[in-house]
Amino acid sequence: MEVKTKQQGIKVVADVLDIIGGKWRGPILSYICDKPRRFNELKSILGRITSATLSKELRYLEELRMIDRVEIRTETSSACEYRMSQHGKSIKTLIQHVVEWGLQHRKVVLGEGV
Amino acid sequence: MEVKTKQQGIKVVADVLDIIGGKWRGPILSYICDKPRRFNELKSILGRITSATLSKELRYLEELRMIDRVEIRTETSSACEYRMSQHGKSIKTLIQHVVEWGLQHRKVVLGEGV
DNA sequence: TTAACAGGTATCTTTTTTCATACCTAAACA
DNA sequence: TGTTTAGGTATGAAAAAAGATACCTGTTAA
Repeated sequence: MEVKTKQQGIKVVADVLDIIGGKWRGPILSYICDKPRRFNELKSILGRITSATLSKELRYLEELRMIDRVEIRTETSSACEYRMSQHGKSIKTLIQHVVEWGLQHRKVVLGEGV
Repeated sequence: MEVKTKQQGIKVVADVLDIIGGKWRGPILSYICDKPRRFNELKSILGRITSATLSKELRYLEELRMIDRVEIRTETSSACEYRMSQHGKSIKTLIQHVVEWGLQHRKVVLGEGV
């Protein structure tokens, strides 16, 4: 599969933005990329997100096959963790590119005057 | 400047998503990246965008120093073009990374079943 | 002098996202 | 047996983004 038309390229960009865009998906993925996270852990790192929103976003990322919801059972506790899926891990490099460009952008747009 | 904390990295990601995210900014940048474009040209390629929205998005991208609004005067006409700024051009590589990852993603998430 | 085109602005409505608040369930604990 | 912890759901309000529609301004073209 390859980019055949400009129009198709645009649609691919839209696909990706649907995954990492919005107010919370980028941050959620970044944190889970870092290491597996529990629901309440994410909730407290993200700060102002509500349970309802976090729950919805996690289910959506799972549906997109970016993350896995893994139930963890020991003798004394049952919990669950969210982890990057096999495929999801591949977005880490892209996020790194985003961060690198973002830092350049800050230099240019903010750096000169600040 | 470098990424010092996870928190800072997240903010950089949010900065970048503010530029290429949303319904229209990614597509608008992609088209202008390709070559300089006129207002009505963009409007017709983008399809369902309204003048008000296009105008607002272009002004915002200009404010972010991603694009330049260039007035073009010849003897017979006066028009204007939107072009990538010097800095804006640097996002082309990032958009290419996005497209590349997006194509992989399609293979994994859609490709197996479609 | 009037119409047409390019490049918009102004208002208001609709849709989509996010938030606030309250509540629920199962397991472990004391 | 009652409370705490983890991981949520339900409902409605508020805010943000996008759209529809009408209108404005300065050329050029007939």
